[in-house]
Amino acid sequence: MALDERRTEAYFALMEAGGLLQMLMEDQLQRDGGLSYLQFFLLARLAQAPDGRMRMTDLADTVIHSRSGLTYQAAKLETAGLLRRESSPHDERSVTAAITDQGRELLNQVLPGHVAIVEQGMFEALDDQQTEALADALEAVRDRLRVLAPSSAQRRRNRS
Amino acid sequence: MALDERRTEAYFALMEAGGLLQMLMEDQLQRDGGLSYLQFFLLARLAQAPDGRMRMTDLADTVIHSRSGLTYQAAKLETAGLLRRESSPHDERSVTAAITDQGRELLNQVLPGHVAIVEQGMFEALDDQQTEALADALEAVRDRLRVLAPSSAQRRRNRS
DNA sequence: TATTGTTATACTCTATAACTATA
DNA sequence: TATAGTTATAGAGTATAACAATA
Repeated sequence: MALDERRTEAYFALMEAGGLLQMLMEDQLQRDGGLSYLQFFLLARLAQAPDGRMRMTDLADTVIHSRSGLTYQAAKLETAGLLRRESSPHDERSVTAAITDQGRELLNQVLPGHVAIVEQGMFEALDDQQTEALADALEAVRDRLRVLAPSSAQRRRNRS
Repeated sequence: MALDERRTEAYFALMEAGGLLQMLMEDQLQRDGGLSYLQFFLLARLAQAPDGRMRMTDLADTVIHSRSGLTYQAAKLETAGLLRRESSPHDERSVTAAITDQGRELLNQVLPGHVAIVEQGMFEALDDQQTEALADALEAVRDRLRVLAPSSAQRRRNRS
């Protein structure tokens, strides 16, 4: 088979697998914690950040959303008590989002079901060697895409 | 590193890569043809089906959307002249969606830019061996997920 | 002047349930 | 009774542009 064809297949397999996984997760997260996938991802991203906090703009970049979209979601999560927004001491323009204890609790509550789907859906079909190869390749692709994707600030500038 | 950790990394890399790729594609498709990613995917799926036609329900399953959502998108694509809906001769309940010549034209117009992003974003970072390994693993994962994901008919039944 | 975050607004999309028609 | 597709409706989420405040 031509390599071109193999690449096309890999591309469509990536997109379909990502979409299917997200659909399954959307159900699971709603059931186990009343979260959308985006909200889960935001909390998970904060939880793994140093001290559980990140600047709003940096958070917007990792999630690939407009700033206004992030403001909307952050407001919902703040109302639910899952994160707090604090003004930064160094730069008074910026706002820092911090995950709360309650946010971490909900994350822990939701995580076992999440991991179960990952195990059943992704890795039951792969042996250890394939898992390593998949992880290596996907990380390389992700890193490459991060470079290509414009930041939220760039996207804003491009409009004017 | 523990395998568990490696799996978690692979999972998040998959989701982030898929999201980034979709964002880049959304821009490209809008620019080159005024299509959303979903609309592109629907047309592409039809184009590769035998005779360029599929039953609505089957189409809904491949794109993982509710039937009403597909009706909405199909109506838009039909208005734009990119697909046609015809009643099936065998089963008069079902409707067959068929891509039009104009739809195929638009697909061809949009495809070069699409392929360019796939090449630059995904495969520039991988050698041939990695590409094969990635395709193998992703296809195995996708096939496994297809089994786990409920069909549109199942989802409808689950509600009642 | 540029950047950060918010807000107002308008729009797209999605899902649910109810409905029609056919099997 | 079950399935296929549509429709009405209502809600969630998104992006754009305009805004205020700080750098």
